[in-house]
Amino acid sequence: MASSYEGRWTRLAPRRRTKAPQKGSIEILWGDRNTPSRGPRPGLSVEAIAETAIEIADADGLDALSMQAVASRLGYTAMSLYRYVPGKEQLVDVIYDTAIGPPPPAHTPEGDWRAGVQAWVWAVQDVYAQHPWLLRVAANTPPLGPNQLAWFDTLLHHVSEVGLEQEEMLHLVIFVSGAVRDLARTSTDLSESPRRTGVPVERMGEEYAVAMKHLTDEARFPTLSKMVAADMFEPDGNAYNDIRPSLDFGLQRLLDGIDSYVSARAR
Amino acid sequence: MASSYEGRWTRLAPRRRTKAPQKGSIEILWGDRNTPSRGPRPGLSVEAIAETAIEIADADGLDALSMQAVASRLGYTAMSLYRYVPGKEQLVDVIYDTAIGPPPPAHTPEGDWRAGVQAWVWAVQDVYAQHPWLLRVAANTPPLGPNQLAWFDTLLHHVSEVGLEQEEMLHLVIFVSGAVRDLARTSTDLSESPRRTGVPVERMGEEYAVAMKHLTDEARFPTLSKMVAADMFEPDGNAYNDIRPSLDFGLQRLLDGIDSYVSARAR
DNA sequence: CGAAACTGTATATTGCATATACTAAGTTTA
DNA sequence: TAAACTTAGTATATGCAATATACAGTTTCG
Repeated sequence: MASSYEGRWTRLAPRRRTKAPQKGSIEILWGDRNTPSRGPRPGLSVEAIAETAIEIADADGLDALSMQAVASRLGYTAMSLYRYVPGKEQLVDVIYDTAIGPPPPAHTPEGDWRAGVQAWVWAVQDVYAQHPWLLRVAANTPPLGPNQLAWFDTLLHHVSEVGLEQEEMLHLVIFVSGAVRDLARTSTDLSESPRRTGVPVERMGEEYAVAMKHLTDEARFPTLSKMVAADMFEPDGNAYNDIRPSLDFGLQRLLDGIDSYVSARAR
Repeated sequence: MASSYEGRWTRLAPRRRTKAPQKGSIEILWGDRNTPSRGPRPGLSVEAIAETAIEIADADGLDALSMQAVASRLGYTAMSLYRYVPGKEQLVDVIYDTAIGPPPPAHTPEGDWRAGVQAWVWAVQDVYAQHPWLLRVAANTPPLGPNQLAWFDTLLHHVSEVGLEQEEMLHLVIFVSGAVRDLARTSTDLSESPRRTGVPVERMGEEYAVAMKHLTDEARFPTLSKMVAADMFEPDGNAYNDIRPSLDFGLQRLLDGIDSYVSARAR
């Protein structure tokens, strides 16, 4: 994995120089832990730190995750964490892979790749719903963490039954995982917006509907204004309120398309 | 629109209370500007501020965008900006809509919705490539800014020629725009990672390939390890290096699927 | 002219990541 | 067994960020 997170307040202009050649998140995640025998007994561990960090991020978002917060919840000073983790960035990398956890076992009937892909998609969707902050972490590398690789492998497994070239398999995997990810992101962005804007959830839908009615001039936005007129943006039934139907629709069409692509080539 | 940005360093834990009922970004973007006649001539303007902010974000990323940076580049103090914009969050909202600009005119042959959708997709992709920081801004509402609505309307226009129900049109639009967005995000995350990790771009590909070879145990990641063995993650040809082929492949299959969906229903 | 409305500034507060120097607790070895 | 070495955790300080608040100067209206 290796990623860096994003937060509402981008503080800290890249003080970043070239980065010390320290142990990175990958090494930590893959257990390259050198356990020294000398000094005092460690009171903390990467695991404990990561667990606490995840609790904080789950509860209050990535914005609330600070070295301070983690340390004090553990009864230590902020600086003590640096004995276990080179910096906040690497900590976020670590909790990313930790929080996604292992993928669910692929126990769809062998050969039913379609069901497999769908199961995978909804499983990731679930993980994102559980840890919305995952969606704000920026990747520094393609998948590399152990759990990330496991998810990657699982989706590839399903896709490998389709009958695509290897390159096409990768394209499909990248496309599908990107689509879920962004739809989940849209969803959590909106549901977290009250925390940022102060507009209560209950009023958001109504406010959006009203704004759309006001703003969608017929001449300027011809197609959109027709949809507004058809009440497509009313609080109930607004597709943005629940992206799952959109994800389902898009995914079904995509898999249909894959199907016909493969069978067309078979001929 | 109405969004809040995300940055590498999520500083500033939500000091946020319930948020003053101040003029928000929407009002600013739609020109609800009350121009008073009394006091001194304003030396600044939302436009000038936004322009400068975009320059900074384009050049050095969202992390480098601070009220300080914007103000001092304009020759003012940070606090002066607050006469024009209620806060940084709203400023980011404003530059979001400003930077995406208007969509390109939809001059594809009438009836060729497929070409229209594709043109739209590649046009957004271009915008994201020009302003990568757009991808780190979290939406507070579904599209509401003038330019956002224009892009929305344009894609809906193309999609409206397909022959879908209105609800399905929305699903498709949400799915497609999400997919482009995430693929673009993946791409810029990776290309910006040197700034964060210090690993030079030239070495990233090689390092990833090497790490994958080391880590993809055959028993643990059976499918993945086959792809590694087939050199799918070598620096040249790694699908993550250039997501455009993946975007193209996914989009083509999706549109194929839409095609057959519509013609199946026609019968 | 003087009050009101406004622009920009100065200053202070609070939160953050993290560098550096230090204290204390273990381990190894002479 | 004691000195040397390593390590864990702490204290302190730095620098940057957003932004609240009080104020000084500017312009216009009555």
